[in-house]
Amino acid sequence: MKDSKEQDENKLIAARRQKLKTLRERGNPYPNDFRRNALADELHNVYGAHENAFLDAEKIEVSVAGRMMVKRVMGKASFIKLQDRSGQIQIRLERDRLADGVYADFKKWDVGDIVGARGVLFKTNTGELTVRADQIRLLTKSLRPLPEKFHGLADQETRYRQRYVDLIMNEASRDVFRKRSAIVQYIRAFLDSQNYLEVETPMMQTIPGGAIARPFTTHHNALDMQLYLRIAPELNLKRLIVGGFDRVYEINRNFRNEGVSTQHNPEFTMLELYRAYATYEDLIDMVEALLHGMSDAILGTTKVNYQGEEIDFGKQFARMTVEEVILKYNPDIDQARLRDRDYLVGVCEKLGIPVKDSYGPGKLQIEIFEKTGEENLREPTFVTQYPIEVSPLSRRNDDDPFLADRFEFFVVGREIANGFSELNDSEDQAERFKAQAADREAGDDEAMGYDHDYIRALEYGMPPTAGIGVGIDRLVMLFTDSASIRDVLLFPHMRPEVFD
RNA sequence: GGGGCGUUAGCUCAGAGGUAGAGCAUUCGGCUUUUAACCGACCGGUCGUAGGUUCGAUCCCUACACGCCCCA
Repeated sequence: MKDSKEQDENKLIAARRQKLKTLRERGNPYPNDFRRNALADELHNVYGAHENAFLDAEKIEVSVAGRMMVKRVMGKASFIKLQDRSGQIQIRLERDRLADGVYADFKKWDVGDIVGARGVLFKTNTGELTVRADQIRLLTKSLRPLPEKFHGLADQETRYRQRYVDLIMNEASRDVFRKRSAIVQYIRAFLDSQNYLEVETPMMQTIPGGAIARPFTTHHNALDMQLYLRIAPELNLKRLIVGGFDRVYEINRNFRNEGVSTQHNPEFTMLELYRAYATYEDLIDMVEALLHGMSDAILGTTKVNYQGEEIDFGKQFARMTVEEVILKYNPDIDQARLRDRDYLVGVCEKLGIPVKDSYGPGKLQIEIFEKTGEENLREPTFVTQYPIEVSPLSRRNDDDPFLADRFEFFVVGREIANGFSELNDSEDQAERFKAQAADREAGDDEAMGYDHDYIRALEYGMPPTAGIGVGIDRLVMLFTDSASIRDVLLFPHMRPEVFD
């Protein structure tokens, strides 16, 4: 049984399939011996400013190839436009310049087909640089019609599910992913120039650690064991610090078994970086320098427009403590009782924040901070002095044992980075793992498990170290003015499509 | 998990309780400098799925699916 959709589709595709069949009868319809020697943008850049007097004299012969995006037939001559990775270039076809029968064949080609052309550059009456074709070949037959040329592909769902069509049709989308690549390249160059070693650590772990999150589970058949997809590479990277690679980073995927939203995808990309003989304050300076240079290099300005807000990555970023943020956005809170659990429980109840018995004052502070402060941190802001209670891997502050030597970095109300001086006291770390393990026993499936090997590693001695994680997807969102994380992921997570 | 909005031709979108429209694309004809080419003709749909109300539903109601947005 064919449903109507399939029949309709067949009407459009069947004609193209028939054309393909004809091509098959004449030989291999998928030749791979055409070679181009120019890209569209190169031609525009090098010859775009020249007039026909020059072009006619020079007889610049080029071979170009790409997807036919425009086809305008005017009797015995036509214009088409080929799109390659760099842009589009127009081709003029004249029946009498081409070998016998080629022009008649061309008339049957479809928008969307992959075409190679060879000819000499000239400019049309309206000044558009164009290749006058002496040879032209169909290189790949396209069986599916492209979206309409003017409006392009607008349907969000199709753009995400069939990213290839989105990329064919939408320059803005191509630009997002070029920028994403440029951002990652910039970060690598920045870190490589500071002698960081790029490493890759396991995605599959036996004990998920390094973050507070629910993991995905999987199973290794041959070893018959449960494995977790990593929620963070943190513990492995610090093992490398113990090993003597005292500046390391990894840019790779993490997996967290959480909901999907405009800010969250189950798998996302993090930069994690560790640097021995440094504190979190050194990393604050590094983040500032990185973003300053990156905005300038990627966008040509340090002033970034994000969804109508202007963010300045050029000036010194604001710095506030967690308690300062809480007090600023909750002016009626009693500063003297900010670490008083009973008082904070009362505040939470007033704010409608559900409180669990296990929450200490540090956790309650963070709940209040997240509920009332976070979204107000629009300008780039480093928030420091996080409670030790919510920082199980951070070094305790020397002067104030309530606090960890930790910061998070916020822009437009979103957490972009999280960094701290690392806890390298193996006995303290063992105690904190025990506390996490107890929470886990008590049913908190986000709490970390006790990682004996990690303790063993610390017992060999990890130099004083600072580390940071930076959410690459969120950074790319900022730099590409993207409202949803799906817009910066080539293949965002979607519910499975139904094919019937 | 809760709420709101959406789903109509390949694509972009109108539409209304009485068997559905436009533009582009497709198909055919014309046209040797087009620019969303143009001119002419034709073709194109179980209006997301399943129920219900109704003489009659694509439109109203319910559930479900998928998507988008907001909230937890």
